[in-house]
Amino acid sequence: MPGSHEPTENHILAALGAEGRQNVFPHLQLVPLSLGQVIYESGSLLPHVYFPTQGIVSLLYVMQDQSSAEIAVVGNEGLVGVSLFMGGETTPSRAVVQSVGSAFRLSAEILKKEFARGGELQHLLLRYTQALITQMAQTAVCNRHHSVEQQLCRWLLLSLDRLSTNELSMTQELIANMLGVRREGVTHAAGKLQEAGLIRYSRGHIVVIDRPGLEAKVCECYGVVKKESDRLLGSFGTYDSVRDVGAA
Amino acid sequence: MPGSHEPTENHILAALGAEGRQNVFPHLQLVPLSLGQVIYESGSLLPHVYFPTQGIVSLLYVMQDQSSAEIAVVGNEGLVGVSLFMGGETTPSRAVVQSVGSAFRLSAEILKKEFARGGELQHLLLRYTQALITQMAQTAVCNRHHSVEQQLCRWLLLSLDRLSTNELSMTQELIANMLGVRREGVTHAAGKLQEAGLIRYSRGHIVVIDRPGLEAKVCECYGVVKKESDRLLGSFGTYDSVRDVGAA
DNA sequence: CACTTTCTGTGCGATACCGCACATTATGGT
DNA sequence: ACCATAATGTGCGGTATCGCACAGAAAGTG
Repeated sequence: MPGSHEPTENHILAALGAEGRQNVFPHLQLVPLSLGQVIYESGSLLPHVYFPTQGIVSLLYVMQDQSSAEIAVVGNEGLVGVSLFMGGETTPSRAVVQSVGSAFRLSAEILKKEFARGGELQHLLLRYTQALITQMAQTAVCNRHHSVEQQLCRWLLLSLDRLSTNELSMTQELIANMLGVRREGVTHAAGKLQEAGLIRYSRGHIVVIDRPGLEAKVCECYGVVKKESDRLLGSFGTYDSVRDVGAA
Repeated sequence: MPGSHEPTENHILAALGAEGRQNVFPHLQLVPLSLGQVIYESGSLLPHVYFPTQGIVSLLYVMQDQSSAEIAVVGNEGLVGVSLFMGGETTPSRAVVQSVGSAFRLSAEILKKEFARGGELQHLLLRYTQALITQMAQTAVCNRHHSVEQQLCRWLLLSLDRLSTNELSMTQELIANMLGVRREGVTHAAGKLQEAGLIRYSRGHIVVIDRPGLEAKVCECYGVVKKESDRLLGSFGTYDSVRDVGAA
């Protein structure tokens, strides 16, 4: 898998039919996603959208006092830059690479042209955007009601779903920034998860050794997002893994 | 104004040009929005979308244990039911009338047909959806970082922006449900605002007597949402008030 | 008017998280 | 092997919010 870098590693691109591929693929440009890279800044115009094939991008809002909160994460199931086709051109959030990888980027111009044609791609992009909306809404709920430990579980699972390993490179400090809590809070929560035998970590390295255990501990927020994503995007159909695409 | 009930009281409908109006207005149906009315339930199929002309609709997520959190509010600047044209048909949230009023509803069928034409309405709906996304994202941030008092200020201002009066009918219990906090927490925060001379309230009735005072106390979240909404929707152009539509 | 219901105020103790200060431990560079 | 740096562990007081249990006060009902 490493080194291949086919556009079809991205689920949206993979779901395109022959015509869509013909119109879009020739304009795709493979770019690396390096750790900490800022794909777009709050309020900045985006010249491209990014379809990740590997890695994770965080959408986060940074406050005036520099504290921050993650709004959503994007992996190879989606794309970065929905505001381009939604018509606003910019958003008040920042997109940062949270886990290294790569993406195919597409110029705003081509994207908008193809979107305006109203075909398959438009459909796919809008459905993905709805999944993103669900993730944001659930983040709001989770921030309100659940403990740091539960939120850490949710965050780990969301990340895991977007990686091909059960291992992530991430310091507790950075996780704290994402969750919008103190670093010590993450240390505490991670300690409990490790004690419970669900994860193992050391210095910026986390290995999930009991995923079902995490799923048992996580709040309902994870399940809602996951289920809704599968419902909205699962029917893309070009997955190599089988999924439970239950209607309703 | 009461009794008129023109479709153009809704900003999206008002922004439609001659052609759009010709296609849409004949299919609009005026319906009342009564207090507590559930417009759609989590996961339910929507036969219509609703363009409010007056009143406020809350989008909220209700958890398994029946506690809840508001995701966003919709007034005559928008519409209820974006998942219809986004392609998902349903969402995991509930839409409840929070302040009485009325709306024009449009059948899903007509909406989707008109949306698919890719014209003006599509543009308007997508831009509005982006504004909604911003509101949700900022709700997540606010839930994470700000005090109940600040959140109450935000909530009051968001509501006020969607009403023609400075007065709202709402018990503290209900506000607590929206904010996802204890009723006592709202009592406490409202007490402080009253003490500061910003509002006056009694038994399900709140009067804002010092809006600038509220704006001075609210967190940045309100401003971000307001500014972004104005930017995205302000150019609809049929407002009767002048707005600062600053680019970038 | 009496009476019920609804809404608001208040006072606990418990808990989760914060902010800070600092100790400890791994890692990487030279 | 050494050292600087980065990452994690821990303790402590402060604060916000929670959950609960009532008390009072206003509105609605008969």
